[in-house]
Amino acid sequence: HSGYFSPEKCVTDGIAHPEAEIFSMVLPPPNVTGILHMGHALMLAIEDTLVRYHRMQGKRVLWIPGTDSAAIATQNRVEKDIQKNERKSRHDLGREEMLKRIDAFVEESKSTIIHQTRRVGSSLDWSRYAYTMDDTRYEAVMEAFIRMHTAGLIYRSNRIVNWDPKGQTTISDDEIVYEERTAKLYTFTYSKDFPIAISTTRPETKVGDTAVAVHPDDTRYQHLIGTSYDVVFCDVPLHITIIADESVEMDFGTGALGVTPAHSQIDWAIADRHNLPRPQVINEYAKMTVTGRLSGLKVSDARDAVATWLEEEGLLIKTEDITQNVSTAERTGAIIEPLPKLQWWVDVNKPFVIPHSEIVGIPSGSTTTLKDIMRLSVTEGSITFVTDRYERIYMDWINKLGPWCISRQIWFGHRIPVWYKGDDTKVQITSPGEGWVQDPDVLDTWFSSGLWTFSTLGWPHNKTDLGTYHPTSLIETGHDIIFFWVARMVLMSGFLLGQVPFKTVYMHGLVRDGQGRKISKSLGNNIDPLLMAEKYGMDAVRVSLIAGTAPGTDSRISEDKIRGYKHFANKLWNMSRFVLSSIHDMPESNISYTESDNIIVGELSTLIETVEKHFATYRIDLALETIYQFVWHRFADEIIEDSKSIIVHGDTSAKQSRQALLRTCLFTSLKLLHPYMPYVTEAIWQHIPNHLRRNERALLMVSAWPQR
RNA sequence: GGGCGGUUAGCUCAGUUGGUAGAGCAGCUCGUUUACACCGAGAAGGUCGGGGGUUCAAGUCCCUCACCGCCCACCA
Repeated sequence: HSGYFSPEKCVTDGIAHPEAEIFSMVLPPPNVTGILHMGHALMLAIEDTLVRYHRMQGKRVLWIPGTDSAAIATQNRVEKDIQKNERKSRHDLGREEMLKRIDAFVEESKSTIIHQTRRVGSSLDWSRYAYTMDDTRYEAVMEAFIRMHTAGLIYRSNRIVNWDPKGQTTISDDEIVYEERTAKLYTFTYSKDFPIAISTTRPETKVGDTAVAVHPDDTRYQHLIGTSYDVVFCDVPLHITIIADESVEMDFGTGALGVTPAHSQIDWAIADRHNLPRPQVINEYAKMTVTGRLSGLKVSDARDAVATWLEEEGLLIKTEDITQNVSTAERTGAIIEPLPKLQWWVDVNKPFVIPHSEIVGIPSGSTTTLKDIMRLSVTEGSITFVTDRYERIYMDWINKLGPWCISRQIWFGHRIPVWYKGDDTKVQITSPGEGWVQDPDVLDTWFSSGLWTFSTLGWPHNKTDLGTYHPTSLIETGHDIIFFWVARMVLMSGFLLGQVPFKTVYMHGLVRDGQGRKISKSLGNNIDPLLMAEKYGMDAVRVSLIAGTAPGTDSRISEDKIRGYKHFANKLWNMSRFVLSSIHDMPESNISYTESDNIIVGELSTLIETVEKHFATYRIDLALETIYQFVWHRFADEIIEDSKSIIVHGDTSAKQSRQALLRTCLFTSLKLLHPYMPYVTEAIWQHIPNHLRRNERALLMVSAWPQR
């Protein structure tokens, strides 16, 4: 192992100049518990190609590897295993034991993904390997939380969560299964003299209503907007105000919406806009908490009870059957109950003074907001997107951005460093003492991921690497995590360092199967990159992923395509063998080219220039196509073919010129292809006898990029 | 419902500021005592999704329609 994946080693050995330009990048950390799929392979192929290109350019290149704890996914996985094998829930095990089990699982499975990542040929600096939950990253996360809290940007407030009454837990959107069911839509009024009828599939929640919302343009209800009514609904006294809100559909039902702030996400949002009270009427066990006839009933029983009551009172106007999507919990099958719960938030709109900033448009010492950091980093040009389209998507999202909920009701993750004792609250890492209880929640996994570009460089303690390699040159990642990850990195880096996390954003698309379908377990259309590598070689896999794949667009992979590029690797091997045998007796001294050979040297020059131009715009697919075209159809089909007679029948000067040309063409081809096909090109390079290799370096990987 | 992509050769995709349509793969014909059959030579194949507009000139710019796909919000 050469150690040249480390930029310091390259400097020590004279491969990179100590003052050489930096090219730095972090690997989007794959899930510790995952196995390598084509999406990873694409990411690694693109990134490794870029990294190798820049390394050969003589830059100081750093590419940092790591793995991600993927909190929810990992905890889920382990919980499912335990449920299956031991028939126990996490509550049966308890927090401490559960975390031990998860850590053990992570420890066992992480070597798989690490090993597989290396296998792709990734020239990552493994001496800097990081895990989102290791000690250094833990310190970074705690530091970040405390600093943001101190700056007043983190606060605690209620939010409607997806509550699973059976599992007694909050669940993420990913764990929701939508089931289509028929439901009854009831249309009724709250009382005899209430002026507007409303429709709902959940009449039991109406005891929590505080308003009726109509569309501001709805002529039927214009005159009622702003009025309010006191009614007694199913023994519960309600105060209902008629409000106007744009979100109401005039055409649905009666065009009027009964607003239940505490038990519906949209209604919560309406309550936000209109400052409505938000009484909770359903508890964690999905039972009614009101007094009167509904007291203590399960929601399903309460629904029937309300329907009966409406009928008895003569308030029910009609019932109809509709189909609707019911949210159920993936694991327990229970119907999700939306409930308000205290959560931690990051306020993206609150002004604060940024002490130090290198971001264009945000001077040090100025007052700014996190949203402005995210916005100006891009609009003022500190960050460039390779594909314009993603810049627009990013900006649209930023402009509509609300507070970021950072607490998660799971156990695996960075636990929130907040302690409670009675009404007292303290924000610190360790327990303040006897009787203090830590917040049970953990942080959103993207909170720690947001720190990734600098937590991997040793922040907040070791600042040496930080000064050298941050901001990183490039982030290359899937377009599906532009909001989750890319935007959060900009936020975190901007707030904590006053820097952008990266200068350029390259987003790749989804890898689909040969028919353009998403790769999924249920379709069984997975193409295993490592299996393909065994059959056709890793270079063929890498090239088939990059060829014909423009940045940001989805691509297709098929075994046929991979096989095709195996042919190319084979062709390259054969060409090299032939060229080396044709030039074994060439003179050591420099010779002068014949006129016709000199023209070909010029072609090479143009080729190199074209490749560099494409790399500069991240069109590595086009660069590859150009090289492929030259190597196969110009170099092999024409130049080598013509050489056969020149070397046998030509005069000495023609022969020697041609031999020198073949050597140059071969070396250039190998160098240009090395970033894409590191295995074959390096293997061929090792077959070149020393007298032919002359003053070139022993490893192609660190050889100098060809001169134009 | 809101937004964004895509539609170019049989298949997968390029096509930079408008200037005579490109590549790979597949297919077809021919060739090869050979660096490589995981090969070579050659030919064929497209009214650039439909319609309209701007222009001397449109795959490219504008409008419109159709179909496919993705993202966000989801229907009380």
